[in-house]
Amino acid sequence: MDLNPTAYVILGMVSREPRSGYEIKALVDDSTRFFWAASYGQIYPELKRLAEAGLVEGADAPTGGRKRTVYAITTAGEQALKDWLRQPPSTYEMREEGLLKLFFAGVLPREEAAPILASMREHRQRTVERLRAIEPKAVAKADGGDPFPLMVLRSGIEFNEWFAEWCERMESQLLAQSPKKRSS
Amino acid sequence: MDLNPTAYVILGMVSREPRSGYEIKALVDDSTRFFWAASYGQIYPELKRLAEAGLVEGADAPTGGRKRTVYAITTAGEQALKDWLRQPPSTYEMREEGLLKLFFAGVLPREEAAPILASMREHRQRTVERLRAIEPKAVAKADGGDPFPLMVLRSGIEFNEWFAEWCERMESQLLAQSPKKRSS
DNA sequence: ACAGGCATGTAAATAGTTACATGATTCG
DNA sequence: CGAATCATGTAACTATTTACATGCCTGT
Repeated sequence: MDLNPTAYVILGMVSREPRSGYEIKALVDDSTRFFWAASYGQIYPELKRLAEAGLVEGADAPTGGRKRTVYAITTAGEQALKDWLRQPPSTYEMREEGLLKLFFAGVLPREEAAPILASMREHRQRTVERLRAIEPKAVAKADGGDPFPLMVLRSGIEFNEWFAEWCERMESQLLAQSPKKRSS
Repeated sequence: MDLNPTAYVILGMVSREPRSGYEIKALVDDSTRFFWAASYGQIYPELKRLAEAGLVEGADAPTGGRKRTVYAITTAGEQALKDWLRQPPSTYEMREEGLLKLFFAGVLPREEAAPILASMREHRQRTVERLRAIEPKAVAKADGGDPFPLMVLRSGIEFNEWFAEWCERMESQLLAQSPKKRSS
């Protein structure tokens, strides 16, 4: 029973209470998205596979007259989720186009390197703001007993703050070395 | 002319001097790998496509009797690389299985959450060591004129140090809340 | 002679995104 | 009534990894 990592996101998301594919997507989008995304194209087929494997169970749960299926985790599913949680994590990936551009910035004239860092910094600052906007909801949920989503959210905030600060530091370093306009 | 991001890694890697696919892979593996990886399965086909598009040019450069093709960037390729460097970066991805596990750690008994953080911390500490081992080479190259690869390498070191420290902090926080063994 | 590194490539599988199609319901 | 949101799904595409195949060269 080899599950892909996205399957575990789904198992985790239905582990507290039954959810529809649509709800799972929405949950992912305002929580794990920052370190583990999932699209409809993955969620719906995966829910079917998990149901076939007996790890989740679907049940009709229409909202008014609107058709809707919610999936609940089964005992086997819970076991699979726990087994996975007990394994040391093995996927650590980062794709940062900004760092890639910075890596090659030597091919540009000197004064064009700082703007790369500026874009990166702005992006990180915007991310911090978005995460902070989510924080109150996470605090409320943490008071309800589960502190981990909030802990993870705060790691995101701290990370993005650290990164923004790093960009700023490198920016000033570059600007100190070569002033905006070299007098000719 | 729409290039995928991996194409730019290749363009960047051949922008200083002509390189073979094998060399590009080796370079990526000890530099950009940490934020932008590439496998042979991408590099060789992509080199062909770039050659067809006129952005690089292949030339036979056997080592002794061993067949070998090195690719040099063309004027058009250099232009494409610079144009790309001038666009604000748009890909920012992270896949951290550890954070995902931590996010769902509430389904485990309390005492099983800290080990997740411990694995994460150890991984980050190992990464710091690997990056530090590369640092002297990068310093030497930076003295040769291009400071950016070193700057990027150091961002990796700092990031991993920050992350390891964060894990440590959260670990003690958890252990303070619930001592290893609750006396019964 | 053999191991390890140099060198090039492909096939198959896996992952993941994007865009599209469809249709109901709710709210202003 | 129209827009937004709820809801489910698929097809096509893009990206990426892994494993395999092949073979030469160098150093021990």
